[in-house]
Amino acid sequence: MSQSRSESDIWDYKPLKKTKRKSNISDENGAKRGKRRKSPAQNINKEDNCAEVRADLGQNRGSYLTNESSHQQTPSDQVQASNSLDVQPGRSRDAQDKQAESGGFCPVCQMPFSILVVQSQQWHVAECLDTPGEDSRECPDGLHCTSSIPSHYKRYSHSLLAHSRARNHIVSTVATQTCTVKATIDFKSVGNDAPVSTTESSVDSAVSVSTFSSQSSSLGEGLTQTPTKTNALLLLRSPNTDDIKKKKGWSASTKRSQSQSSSQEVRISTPVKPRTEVKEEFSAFNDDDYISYSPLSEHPGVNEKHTTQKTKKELLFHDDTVHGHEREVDEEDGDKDSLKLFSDDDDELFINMLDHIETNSQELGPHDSLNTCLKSQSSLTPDDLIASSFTAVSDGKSQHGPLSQSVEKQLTANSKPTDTQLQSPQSLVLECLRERISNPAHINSLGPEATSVNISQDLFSSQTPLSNSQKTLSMTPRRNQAKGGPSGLKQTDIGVFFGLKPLTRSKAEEEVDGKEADQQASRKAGSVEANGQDAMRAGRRHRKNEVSNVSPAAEDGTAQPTQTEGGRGGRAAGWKRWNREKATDGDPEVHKRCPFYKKIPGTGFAVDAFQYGLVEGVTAYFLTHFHSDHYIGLKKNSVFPIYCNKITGNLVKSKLKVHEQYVHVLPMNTQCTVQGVKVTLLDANHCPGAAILLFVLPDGQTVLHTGDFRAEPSMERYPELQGLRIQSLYLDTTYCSPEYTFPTQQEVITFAVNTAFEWVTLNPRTLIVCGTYAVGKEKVFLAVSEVLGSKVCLSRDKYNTMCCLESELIVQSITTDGQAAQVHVLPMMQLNFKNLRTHLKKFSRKYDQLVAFKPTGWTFKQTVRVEDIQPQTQGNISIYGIPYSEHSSYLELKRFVQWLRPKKIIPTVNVGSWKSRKAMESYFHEWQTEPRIL
DNA sequence: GCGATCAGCT
DNA sequence: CACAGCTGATCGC
Repeated sequence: MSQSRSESDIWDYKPLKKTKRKSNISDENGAKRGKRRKSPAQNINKEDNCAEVRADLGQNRGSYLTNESSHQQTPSDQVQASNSLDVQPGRSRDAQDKQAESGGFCPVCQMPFSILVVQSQQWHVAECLDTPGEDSRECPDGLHCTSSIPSHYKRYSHSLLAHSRARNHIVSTVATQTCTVKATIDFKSVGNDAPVSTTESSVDSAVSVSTFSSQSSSLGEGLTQTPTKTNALLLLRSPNTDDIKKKKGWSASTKRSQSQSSSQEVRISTPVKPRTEVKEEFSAFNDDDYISYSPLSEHPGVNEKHTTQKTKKELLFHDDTVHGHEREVDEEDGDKDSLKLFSDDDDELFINMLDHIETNSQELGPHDSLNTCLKSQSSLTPDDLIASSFTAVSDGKSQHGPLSQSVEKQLTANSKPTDTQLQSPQSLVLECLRERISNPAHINSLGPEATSVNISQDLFSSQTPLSNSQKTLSMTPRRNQAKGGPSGLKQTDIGVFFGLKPLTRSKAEEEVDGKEADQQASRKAGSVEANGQDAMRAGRRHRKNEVSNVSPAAEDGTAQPTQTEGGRGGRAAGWKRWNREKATDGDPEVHKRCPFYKKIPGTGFAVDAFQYGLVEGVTAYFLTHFHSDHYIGLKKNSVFPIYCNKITGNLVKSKLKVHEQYVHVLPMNTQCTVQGVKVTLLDANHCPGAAILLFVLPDGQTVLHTGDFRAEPSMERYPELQGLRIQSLYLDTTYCSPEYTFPTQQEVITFAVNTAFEWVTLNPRTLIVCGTYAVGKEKVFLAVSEVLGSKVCLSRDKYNTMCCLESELIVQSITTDGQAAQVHVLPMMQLNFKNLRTHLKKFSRKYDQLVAFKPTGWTFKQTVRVEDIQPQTQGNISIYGIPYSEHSSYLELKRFVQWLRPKKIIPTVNVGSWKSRKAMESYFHEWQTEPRIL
């Protein structure tokens, strides 16, 4: 966005082409490996700014920075640096000092906090620390800069301003023996930490809006609120216990929900114990410590001693359609035939690899440093986080114009939020702009400067809406603009999708490479790094949770139907039908076999396994979240005993019409006992209602099933996971390959929000459209709607879905009236130019331009940085593909696993091919054995 | 007509 | 290919 329309169009700044790079702070693993380091010289501009923050961090921050940053500077360095700067001339030092001291500016990029969009202040600062930039040009306005455009502060460095402000601030800080800036930043959200990681105390101050219902009392996770409005985003995670109350964001009422099935016995869990104690407890298993796919072995400790050969063999049998656990071998046809899955060569290589793994297997080291670090941060009090954001606006040039005065007035009026004043500063600005439009007499006086006024006039003229958008968009290099409509957004070329150069390699080349990679993978099974990615690439050809490449013959030796077999369903229908089996002779229903990784050994539990009919031995069917590939098979007449949380239960009952008696709702973050097994549901950070399942078996074995999840560091603080040594981790391995790196959700949301805001500022007749699934991606459109001060228009169906999410705040911000909202939500697949043109026409009375966000969380083969995102544009319609993922990136996965130190990992995604399984195994092994610097 | 399933598509 | 679906055709009841 930043390059599609230069803010110079409005504020007369000159466009700058540069983009920023991620800093070492966020790229923890990269930093550890010494990758993607930048020279101090490259960092000079923003680095100077960052340094000011770091100078003020004090002890709380020190250890963390030492670990994460290679270019930490000491406070004395900073004092020296800032002393060498001139005092800012030509402006009221008093006013600036006041703002600096009150936390009115980002200490890194110097942006006034008053123009923060959605982000909390500490979130913004953390992001700035994350992305210090490389070679940003100094802002042309230098010490006089008062831009209120967020992207301006990304585009230009403001080191002069920073030094000037910092110097003054440091002097006053020293004088008063206080450290305001320190308190202004919650460092837990620095780096890869999600915004959901604030301290408890910060929440108390964050929840300051009186309209919060009791449900919202646990809000505020990381996103410390601006004084204007609470953030609906915070509602999008599952409920938590009082143990981590105010840390996670769902309703208190849900948290306290004690609704259980009659068979449940609910107790409050107290699983926390010192790590050292645990180590002793599990030291007996150290010999068996290995990460394995084995479906055959029970959990280490249960099936404690394997012969080496047996272990190897088990590991070979990890294809689900072939094998279950040991207890399944009887019911299936033995394991002999399953060996046919792999060629002899493959077996040999695999065994060699396992030898390698076993030899190198070792106890993962302690991660005390991280814990220590986290503890040290918990003492931060963010009382100052709710700073006087609004004062900043009035300090700049913007105060000269009537608009800004009006805004300032409103902002001042809003500085003490009331029930009815839930608008962000940005939405107030927009409101003013709209007023100006409806009253053209005011337009001439709009804006801080003459140039702005003129351009604004053009922009706001309904006579020339298209020419304006074209004008502003002409700045954009449209190398990827779609040629022929929707096809221009073909997702197979993700580079193009995100505005990068189209891949030029021919299909033939790809195929050759693929073959080579496959051969290489076969030849060098032990060479993880060399072939892992290629192997994964090949492996991901198989559909999630599917095992379709396994030939039926390999499963039990019966004849495989020919591919040309007739019947509806086409080519693959033949063997697919074969893959089913009749439950009983009289039952016409046929089902696929339930893969081993969907069953929990030692229990009667299956997870997300509804497409296999009633599975023998399974007495409780867990549903981790409400996505169709997980609930597939559930119908209104289903009689599975379903166990899930409240939100998912709501959806199952509301959307699938499953009878209430079969839906057993479990509370979040509360240990329950289901059929003798202790079960705890934890927030999976995936979609609303998504849960991680923690099972503690009667014999003490621990199993963690992540469902679909996006790992984040705050999970390392889940009380329920503290001190537990997980024996088996069922892991969402959707993006378990190093090429999958993508920005944090916050970065992407910030991008979308800033982008939407800028478009609407340029042309208030812009309709914003966001794509969604049935459940998921809510954070994007809620954030956008919040900043625009608009409701979100949804289809009736989607509206009903949202009403299942147990959030009053969400319900209040949605509507089904398209005329009443500037933000519309459409199904993801409807986001193409043809549909959007049609959609825009429906609302042509109010809107003449449409900007769409397509949060597609997948296929990020090449790293996509938010700075590089460019829209696809056709006429007055622009579509942004944004890399918003609800699955873990590779590094997030790695960090989570290295923290959790499971004894065994069972991947649940991309398990369809040997290659992908092998690649994942290699990564697991690498994670386990590499020196850990967590 | 309704629901379920599947190919094709995004 | 992957996500997480949606659409339309086809089939059984």
